[in-house]
Amino acid sequence: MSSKPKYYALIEFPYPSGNGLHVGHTRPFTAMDIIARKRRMEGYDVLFPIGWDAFGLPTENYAIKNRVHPRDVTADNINHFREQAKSLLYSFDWEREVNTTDPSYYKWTQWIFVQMFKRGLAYKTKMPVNWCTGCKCVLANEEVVDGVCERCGSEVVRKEKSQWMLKITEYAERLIDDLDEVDYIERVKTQQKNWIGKSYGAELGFKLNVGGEIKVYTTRPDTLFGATYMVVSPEHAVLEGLAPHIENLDEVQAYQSEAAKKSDFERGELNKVKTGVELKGIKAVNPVTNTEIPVFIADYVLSTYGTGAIMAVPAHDERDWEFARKFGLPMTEVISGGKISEAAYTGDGIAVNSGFINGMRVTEAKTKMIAWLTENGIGEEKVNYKLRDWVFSRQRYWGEPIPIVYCEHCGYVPIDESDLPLLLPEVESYEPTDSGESPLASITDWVNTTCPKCGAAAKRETDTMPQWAGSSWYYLRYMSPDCDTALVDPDAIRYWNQVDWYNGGMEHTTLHLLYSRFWHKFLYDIGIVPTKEPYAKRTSQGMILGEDGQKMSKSRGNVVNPDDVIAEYGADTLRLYIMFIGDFEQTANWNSNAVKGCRRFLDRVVGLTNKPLISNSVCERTLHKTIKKVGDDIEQLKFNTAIAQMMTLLNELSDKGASLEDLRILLTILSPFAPQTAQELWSKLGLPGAAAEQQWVEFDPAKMVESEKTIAVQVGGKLKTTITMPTDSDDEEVVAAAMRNEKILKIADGLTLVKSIVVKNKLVNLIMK
RNA sequence: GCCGGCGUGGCGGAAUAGGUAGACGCCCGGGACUUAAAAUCCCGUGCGAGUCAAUCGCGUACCGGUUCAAGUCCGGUCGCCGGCACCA
Repeated sequence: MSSKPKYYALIEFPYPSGNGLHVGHTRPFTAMDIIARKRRMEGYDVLFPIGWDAFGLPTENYAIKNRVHPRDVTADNINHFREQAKSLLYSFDWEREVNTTDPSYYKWTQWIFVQMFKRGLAYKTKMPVNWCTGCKCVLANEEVVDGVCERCGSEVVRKEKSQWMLKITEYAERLIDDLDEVDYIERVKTQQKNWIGKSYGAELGFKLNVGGEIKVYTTRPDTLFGATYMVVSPEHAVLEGLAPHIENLDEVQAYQSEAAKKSDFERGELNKVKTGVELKGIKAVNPVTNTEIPVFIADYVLSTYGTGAIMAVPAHDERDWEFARKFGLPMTEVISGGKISEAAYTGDGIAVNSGFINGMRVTEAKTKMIAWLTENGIGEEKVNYKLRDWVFSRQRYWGEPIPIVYCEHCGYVPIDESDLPLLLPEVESYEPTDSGESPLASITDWVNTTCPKCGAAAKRETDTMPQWAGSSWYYLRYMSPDCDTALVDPDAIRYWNQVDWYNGGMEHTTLHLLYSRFWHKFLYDIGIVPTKEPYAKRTSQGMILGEDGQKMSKSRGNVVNPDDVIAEYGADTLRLYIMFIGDFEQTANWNSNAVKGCRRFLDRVVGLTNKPLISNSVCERTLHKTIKKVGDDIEQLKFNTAIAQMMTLLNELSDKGASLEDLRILLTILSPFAPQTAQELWSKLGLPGAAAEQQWVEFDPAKMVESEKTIAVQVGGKLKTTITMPTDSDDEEVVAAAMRNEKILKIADGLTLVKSIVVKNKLVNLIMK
């Protein structure tokens, strides 16, 4: 370990697809490469690694189609990616490469899973899951976008399956709270908070006329007096027990089976039209009004949120209002301020028709009601989250085998840690099955094993882990990629501590980023890592679209291949252009014409070194301004303006002449952006050492001082002319000089100066009457 | 519907804390070099008037406000992008 201060800069390791690196990758990669290079020049020991997130479906599908082993496809793709990354001159720590499909790597992915299992954070349960009809595989909630698979776009349907789950919900609170400790861009923080979806309210029970009760969760306990009916979700467990009392059981069961066929998305689709069936013969008692209210089943109530049942307050909830209207149910206004005959009123107001909370505002009424429910043993305060546990099993081949066996006597038993890694077995066919079983299930001599606990015959888990498993902890592996006694060497983690700066795509905010924060917190809890959070800082780049403003895709024919750009213009030009293309955080369209401008800039820098040098710099002011601006802008990801400033400097040097020192400095600050050109010219000029190994240059504020300033002269706030004044002239002098100006004299003719405002070294505004 | 972000020339985009709008680049027009073209270099380039000079209007989505001064702040409207969405 070095005695220098450390700096850990991280990019999201790529998935080595068959298409190779695309220009989309070059934006975040180049940005972090510039930062890593600058940090090295600033004297840091920099960790800037790359690896391969190599498990996953596209590779497997390609392997199936072409009858090759995914392992071989992966190796080929990685070789291609590596060559491309090298041709882009990225200064990665190539000796630290990691590969999630390497058994020495996934050994530790499995090890983490075993630790989670041992602590009750991994469990298997039968539940309705998202089944992708294209991938023939279960998806996590986070992977379903608009009702289709985020990866392949196929329809996602609901299927009852027994799945391994990770209790990310147990970390929901900390995943929100600890965002306060990290420097993430705001939109990432809000998106994560929204996804976790914390809400405050109460859970309370409604007694039933047939005995027993139904629990509900509400964020509006203040409206309890207005609860005129109840709704339970069609899948609710309570329905089974109630069945004998339900008079219209046929109708209810028909509704249940109809609802079961719909996916969550389809249910949402029919947003406007509420459906449902009353449970005839069942009545619930509103605990504050003591009146009997009807109970319905309806699919607008989700089984997976809260208790799967609600108290309906039609006067103050839009969905309940619609439902009540359709079914002719009574509404009671309990919060004043709206017109409940026209719409549900969800705003603030004063409690009315509400007994002991009458006259209170919403906030106070909530508190009072929760206190009352608690005193009377009816309910209690409750926090709820939208976040659900992470569906962790996948029914595919190309993933980490889940290291669990099932024993008739002992249940689920993890594989002994000394037996890890549990290797992915060779298999005849990787083809996914419609039955929903992993291809591993067909290898009977692999499936049949013995229980690690009791030695009896047992069966292996045949599902594999999702792609998000290996990527949830890879940043730790880089610290000691060859360590075989721990997932990360204790000395290495003590030195590297955590990632200082992590840049990646917004599309990973609720997937990879959330998952890896969860795993990291778990590793913190079991004493593996010293920090609560994996990444101290997180930034995000905008997307690169095609020339036509559309997302790049083969079918649109608007894909830009970085290899072609490098062949035509060189790697430095590509690096420069992708940074100059626009605001780093905004979406940008590729423009092949504009690439030329960056090449021209580099050519002109070369041209400058061919001209005779002058002995003393005549551009020191711009030079130092540039040093400052480039340094500051890199830190703020404003690469476009940093490059613009270097162009300005070049223009001035071309005009007025450059000294060797001017060129030395220009090449030094240019070298993180365009390392090849910078180094070539560095050598050509006979400068000592390597450009990339220079100290980052400091600007000298004294050299930035101007002796004269151009002062804008306004009359009544409108610019009329400019005057030149010595720097830091007194306000009176500036006004006097402005009034002496020929043009101003003309305007001032017949008027008197009533007021003047001077902004030092910048502007004077004369108010005349 | 809710939560973020954004709206500036022909185009990509600049404008630290309100203070000379349009930096830098692209495209385009003119010129030099060349037999010619490409490349390169020089000049011009927000829009509209103007004896094409001086100069004068108008301009940062739209309407209004605060201010000596608004792209920037405030209120409202419209439009675009991203995320979430029957989450009780």
